[in-house]
Amino acid sequence: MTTNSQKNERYNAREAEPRWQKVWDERGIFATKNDPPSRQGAAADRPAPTSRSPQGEAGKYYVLEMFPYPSGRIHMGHVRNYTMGDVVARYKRAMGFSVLHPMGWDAFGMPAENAAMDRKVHPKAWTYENIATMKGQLKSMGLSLDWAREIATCDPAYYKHQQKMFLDFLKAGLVERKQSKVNWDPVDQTVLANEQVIDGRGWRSGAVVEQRELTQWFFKISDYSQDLLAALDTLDRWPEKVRLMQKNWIGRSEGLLIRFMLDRATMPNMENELEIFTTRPDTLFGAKFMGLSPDHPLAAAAAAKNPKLAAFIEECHRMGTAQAEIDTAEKMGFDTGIRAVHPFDPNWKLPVYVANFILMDYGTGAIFGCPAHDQRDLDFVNKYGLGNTPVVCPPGQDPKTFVITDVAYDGDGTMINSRFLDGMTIAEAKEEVARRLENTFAAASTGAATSPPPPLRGRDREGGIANSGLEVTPLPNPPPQGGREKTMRGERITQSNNAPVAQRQVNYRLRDWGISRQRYWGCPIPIIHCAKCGVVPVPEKDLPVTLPDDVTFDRPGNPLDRHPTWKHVKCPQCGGDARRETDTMDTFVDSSWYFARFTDPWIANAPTDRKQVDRWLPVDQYIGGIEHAILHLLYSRFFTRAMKKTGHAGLDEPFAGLFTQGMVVHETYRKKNGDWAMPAEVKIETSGDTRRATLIATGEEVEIGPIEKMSKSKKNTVDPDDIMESYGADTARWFMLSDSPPERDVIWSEEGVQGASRFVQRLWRLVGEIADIKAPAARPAQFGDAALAVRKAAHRALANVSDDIARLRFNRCVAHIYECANALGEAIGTVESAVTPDLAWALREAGDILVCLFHPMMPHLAEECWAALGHKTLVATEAWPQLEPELLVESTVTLPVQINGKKRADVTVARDAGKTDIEAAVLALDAVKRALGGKSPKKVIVVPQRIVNVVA
RNA sequence: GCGGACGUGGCGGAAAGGUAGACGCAAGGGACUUAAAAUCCCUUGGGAGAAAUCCCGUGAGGGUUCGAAUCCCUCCGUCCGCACCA
Repeated sequence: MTTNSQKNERYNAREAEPRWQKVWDERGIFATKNDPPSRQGAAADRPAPTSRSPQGEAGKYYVLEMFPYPSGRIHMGHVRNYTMGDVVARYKRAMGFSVLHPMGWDAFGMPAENAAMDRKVHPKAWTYENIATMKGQLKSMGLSLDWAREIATCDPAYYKHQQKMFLDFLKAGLVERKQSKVNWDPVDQTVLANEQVIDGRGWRSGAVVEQRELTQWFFKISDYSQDLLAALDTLDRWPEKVRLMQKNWIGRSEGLLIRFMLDRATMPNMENELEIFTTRPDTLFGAKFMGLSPDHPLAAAAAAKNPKLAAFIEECHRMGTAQAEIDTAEKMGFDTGIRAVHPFDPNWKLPVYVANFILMDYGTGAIFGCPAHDQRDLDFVNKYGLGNTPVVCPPGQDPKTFVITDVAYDGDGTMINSRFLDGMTIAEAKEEVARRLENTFAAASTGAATSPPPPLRGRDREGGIANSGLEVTPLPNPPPQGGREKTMRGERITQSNNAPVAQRQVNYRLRDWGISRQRYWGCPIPIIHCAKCGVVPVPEKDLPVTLPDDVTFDRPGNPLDRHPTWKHVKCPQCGGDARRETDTMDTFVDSSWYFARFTDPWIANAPTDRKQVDRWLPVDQYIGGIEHAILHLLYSRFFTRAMKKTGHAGLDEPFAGLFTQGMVVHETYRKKNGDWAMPAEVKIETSGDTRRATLIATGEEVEIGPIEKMSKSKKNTVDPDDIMESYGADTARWFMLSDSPPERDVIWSEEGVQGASRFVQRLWRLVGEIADIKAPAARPAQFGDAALAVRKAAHRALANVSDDIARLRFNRCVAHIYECANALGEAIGTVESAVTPDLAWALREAGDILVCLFHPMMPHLAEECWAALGHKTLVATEAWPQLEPELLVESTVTLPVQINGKKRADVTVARDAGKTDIEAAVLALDAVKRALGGKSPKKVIVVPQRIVNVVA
């Protein structure tokens, strides 16, 4: 391909790209073997071992992009995501790392079933067709992926192991079956995720969603709440934003669990106490009422004797779960007639209300209301006339005159109106209340608290229920209705069954992960239900439990459930008639461990080969969208811990480095009739500052709308295939990395693509010109100024690009490559006819460096250029160029000179000039003399290598 | 409501507290061409000036500093996450 006429030929990406893809493929250079690194596949066609950093020598590097859902075709978001990963993979390979860069398919999920319903295709057929299409598209992008490790999560060879781990987790106590409230779509007869409920209706059916109690399988992620939270601090290569989002999601709060005795005369049944959780025990003397969730057992007990209360609770249940309704819902309550006794004052009785704003599944489902310092409580008392007493006085306010009317005060301050707490800070008061109450033991239901307490530590844990010996009826444990069990989600700091009035408790917002889905296209849960033996795990020898192929989608509901034979099996324990679990797993389970499977996707008898998992994990660089900041990434962190506990992995954190890339956005175009037009249908004309868009077909003018995320609904999508067809993959890849910082959104524009395409051609011409230069084989002993300038430009670019790739600042890499190309172009432009040998050598060296630098971004063009420069190797297996740091060091340095902080001149001094020399040189400058007007400066600040500032 | 991020030319964006606007796009002018495309050269934050040069400029207003796009305070705006979480 080395020709002298290259400068007249355009680079033909359409011809070159498949050709190089074939070469890479045939030589298998991106296949990563699980052998010792010195036997890496790529070693074969590498030049002699003189190579500067043979592959694999630097250790392992696992780069992974979030694998795609096979929805049909790749979109520009994929192009951006996978280009970034590929740049890292190719760079690390060149740096001598043994790189693992695999790809697979997140292949289970609802769209396949929807397609089955809409178009009568089998989900499996639909999925595998999509995989074939998308794989072809990814291959045409020239990604350096190890396709030998390809996995699809819908393959029984994959989900078999997932079922095995489910059973292992079950044995390890990490799986639980329990009742839970779910969003139920009565038309589609399935559970909907919260995101699938839009304005209280199913997103697909439009039916009003019901709340149903279903028995479901849960992964006990909440066992790891504290660990998942604490370990966030160790993830120093994660975006701060993602860590914060996870922290908020886990939602740790420290507080006090307080038992309020109930006034016996008002108790509906035999209950004698009400347990509440609070983070503000300091405000206990501001209490005005107690609040119960409508789902609270005590509310139910009271409702049994009060039809009006029962009706109120019923109304609360009818209230939608839709966000909009919750936002606007008025605080409503109903007095149960029950009275609770203040823990510090037996004569102080508080009314117990059922209130619509109290959640059953946080804390204990009950609160005490302190209206002065909580807006919700204030709204509530203002409606029911319960009044408020401020107990925290803001700094600078007079406690005598400080009142609360409509706005609760939740800031800092000094305790007031609070008896023994008065004068304390909030923190002191919290501590004092906790200290007193955890050393107080509950008395009779009439209210008196007794003391003194026995010593806290070392007490008998079998001590029984609270206030034994007094006239109380112990609360059954566990309680009859689901509520109380949920209070146990928190971790009690003080363990005691001897029941002090209060215990310190840490609560988490994080709920256990419900994984049951009433769907066909998912991983079957390997469980058998037997009337005699109960819940029986499928024996390991019977795995995988595979999905039946003969299913129908003509009716709503779960096809597995109505399959004539699939669910009917014999109980593995007693041999009697039994039935399979027909729920399948949430597809987030599939994606919670695929990164571990990639380390050895071939092993048939276990999910992972510990040797390989230990060698490759953690993923060194994970790249994907911010939309997975919480669920996928949190589930994977949990799953990795669970795999460690069950012996399938050896670490806690799967992703050492995480990068979240921005979206691809595009202008929108709207026709006169309100319909959207696709970018491909529109022609843009620019004259001066105005742009107008017309339909190519009809000439109709269309309105140019705001720039938005590419979406089918707004039709502002650009098909990657079209771009690769007309410009080539390299142009698309280059544009994706240009301009916008990778974590921000990138605006796809026709002009931008054309700019990228022009640069592809420019590089091709530039390399052609360099290839035409005859250079000496041996490195010259001396370099003239022109040659030195070229070498400096190339090595500066090398240093900058290396640094910026390592930090994933691809837009800056692009800029540095432009600079380098500009510098080389200029240098060549000045020589044309007579090139001295040193300059010729320098230009050839710079050409080689330049090609290596853009290879990770534009690999096909780089191969073509590499060959044109006369190399017989592949640039894809070439080592990263060796930097000569002395070329970055100038013998003189030009410092900007400021006068009173404003730049007024430059001064050029020797690089190692001392401060006094620099000062003298600066004061000799005309501009400085002029500014000083003969006076001497007040001060001269010299920052070595940086700047000089003269204070006049 | 709570938490967070961001705000720089016509546009995307560069700037370890140290020359604001790198690099690209767009625009304008010119060269080549019969012409177009492609390519190459020049100009391009605002203002004053023939020029040297000077003044103003990083959402607004204060502050710290020899020096602030960058740090601190107040405000405005945009975006994101969570949300009757007690």
